[in-house]
Amino acid sequence: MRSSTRVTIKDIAEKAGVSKTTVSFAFNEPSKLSSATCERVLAMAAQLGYVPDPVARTLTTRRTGSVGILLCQPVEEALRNPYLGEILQGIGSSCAGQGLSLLLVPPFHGQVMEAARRAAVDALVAIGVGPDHQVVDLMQRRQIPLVTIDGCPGEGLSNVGVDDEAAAYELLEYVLGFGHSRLAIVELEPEVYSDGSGQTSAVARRRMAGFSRALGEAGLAVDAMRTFRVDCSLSGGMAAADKVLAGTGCTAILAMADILAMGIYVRCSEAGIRIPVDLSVAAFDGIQLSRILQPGLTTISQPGFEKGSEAGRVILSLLDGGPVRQVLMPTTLQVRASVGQVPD
Amino acid sequence: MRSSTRVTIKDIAEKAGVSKTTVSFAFNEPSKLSSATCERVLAMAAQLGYVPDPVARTLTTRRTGSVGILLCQPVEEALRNPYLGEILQGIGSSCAGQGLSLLLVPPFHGQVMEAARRAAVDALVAIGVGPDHQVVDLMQRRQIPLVTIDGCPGEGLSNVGVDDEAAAYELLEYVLGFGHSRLAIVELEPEVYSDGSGQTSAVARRRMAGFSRALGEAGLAVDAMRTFRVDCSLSGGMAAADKVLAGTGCTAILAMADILAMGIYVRCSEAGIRIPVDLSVAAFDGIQLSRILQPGLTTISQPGFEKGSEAGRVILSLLDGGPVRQVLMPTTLQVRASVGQVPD
DNA sequence: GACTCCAGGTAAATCGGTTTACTAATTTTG
DNA sequence: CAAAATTAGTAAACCGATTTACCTGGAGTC
Repeated sequence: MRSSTRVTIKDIAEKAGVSKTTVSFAFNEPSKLSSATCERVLAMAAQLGYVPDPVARTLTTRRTGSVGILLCQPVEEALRNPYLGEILQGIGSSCAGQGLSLLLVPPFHGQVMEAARRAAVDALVAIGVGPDHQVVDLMQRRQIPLVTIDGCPGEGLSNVGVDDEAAAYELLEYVLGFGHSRLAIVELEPEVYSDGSGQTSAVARRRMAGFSRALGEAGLAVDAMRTFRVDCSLSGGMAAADKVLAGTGCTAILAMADILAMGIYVRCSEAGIRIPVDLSVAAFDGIQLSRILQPGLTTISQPGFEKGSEAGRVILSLLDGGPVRQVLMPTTLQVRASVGQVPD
Repeated sequence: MRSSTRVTIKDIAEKAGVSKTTVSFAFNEPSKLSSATCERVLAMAAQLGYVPDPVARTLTTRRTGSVGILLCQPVEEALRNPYLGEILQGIGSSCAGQGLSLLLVPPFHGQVMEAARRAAVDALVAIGVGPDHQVVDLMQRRQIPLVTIDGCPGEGLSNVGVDDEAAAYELLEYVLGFGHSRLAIVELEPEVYSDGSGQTSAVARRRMAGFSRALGEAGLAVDAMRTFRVDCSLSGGMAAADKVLAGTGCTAILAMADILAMGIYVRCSEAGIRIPVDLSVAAFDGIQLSRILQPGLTTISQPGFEKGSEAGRVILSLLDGGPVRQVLMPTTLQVRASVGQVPD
């Protein structure tokens, strides 16, 4: 019965005996039409089961109704870190009022830049990219507002971040206060995607700088820290614990993300290692779920949700012609029970 | 220096002294052009900083390069349940190979249907909607493949789900085996969005049916169960615990999601209530993160990731002209330590 | 030398809407 | 009552690509 081909505005116009313009007006500017005509058109549209094509509409209005989140890893890997979830929630909460959807943009066949080129979005949020990243120039050419989260405060680029160096310093200073002198740092595998930016993330570098400063002030050499790289997930944390516990002699672990710490807890529990008696654990993020850990996890609490919602607000402002904005959000050292004295 | 207006294929054609067709060919069908022309065009495009407009391309190719995930709640609320994250990871893992992005589509100003109308996607995944939901008809009209997850196995609609009734029966039967006769069921607040489907979810109804059957076979009346409704999040679980612990006399809690159980654990720990000695807890989902709970959570393990990846595969097949498919995935009762004997 | 092929390229149609500029009929205004 | 303004509607341009159908000149064939 129903035509196998899509119902377009043209079909309605013909069947209702009016022009395409009139049909368009019936939906978008009913005031320009007599109510009789308007109703007739609308009735015909309903009868034919018409649904406006969002893509065609976008072409002229220049609004896709979605905000992109550029990921440097496949969705599968990126979402293993609940911290990303919190950021997404924040972005979503700001964008909801404007009817915007969130487009998760993973690398296109391994290419982050290609993904950024093809993304049909009104604005883009990129996590952890600096002002010299190619995507910055690309989005400028595409004339699409870009906001980075945890990028670098650079020229003419909006960013929402925290003082990573200071936070790392604060955390390590606290840990060193317990007498630890052999530390394990659990870092994230740098996402190596073929866009030339497969370097250690800017965040990690800033944190390492903070660590070094704290070490120096405590009179310790840099080799008091050993670095272990794993992917950012529960099982990554477990793998890290295995490595550290394999006779490294480290008495404290500092993990770059709470989810890693959670993995470490799991392994320690299985191995009968008591936190913080046998091993001290500290981390970064302060995600909601870290509340379920026993003993409580000492962590640098970053406002993930708020970072996201602030980035969302910056985006809305940018879309509205507002100026570039750099936002620095506070972190706090959440002291709980996972860090203790060096075991004998 | 650079023109303030977008660089289009037309600009390149003019500056390179060729037709638009040639420019298009240079990018998409280089074999149809002499290599000299092709290089000249490409060079001009690079010089002008040309980026093809994804929307315009989509209009003719009829491919957006994204798969929609229809949410019945704001992103902020939906992502509070890590189970959704696992499903997304699964969908993402299947779609990654095809270069597809994931569009999270929350209700548009409270309207789920309006959001579904406006979504520019190649295919849609809807979680928890039945074959009679309006979105099914809509997507048919839009000629966009639809797959439901945890919907109902219905006529001509692809679905990936599990046997919720049997799973619920199995779980409650196990719990009743410990002698419990006063049960608290922690349910999800039905998402009331103005599209007429603000009912208790189909999943919840099927599980309740399974519960009733188990109760009946154990010779208990239906009023042995008390139902509490909260939103699906850690704090929702905490709120549920507060309600249940406020003198209801319930000795076991069955939560509709692991994340709720996690909230319950937090509250119990704070209140000094021992699981499973003072209170038994069981749940549904079997998310990765439930591994960190102490004591281990007894739960109906559903393959969240696999559900997602299977849904993704069905979508790819559908996009390829494949047939409607209904997939039933297995669940297993994960017996761990959170359910015990009724306290005296 | 007439005929077919083919490589290389183009003009115009198309995708499905929105928007601009214009017309004709009616109403208001001075 | 003529001029101006408003109402209701339309044709055509436009958004920025892809795609179809066609053209042209030269090589290959018989």
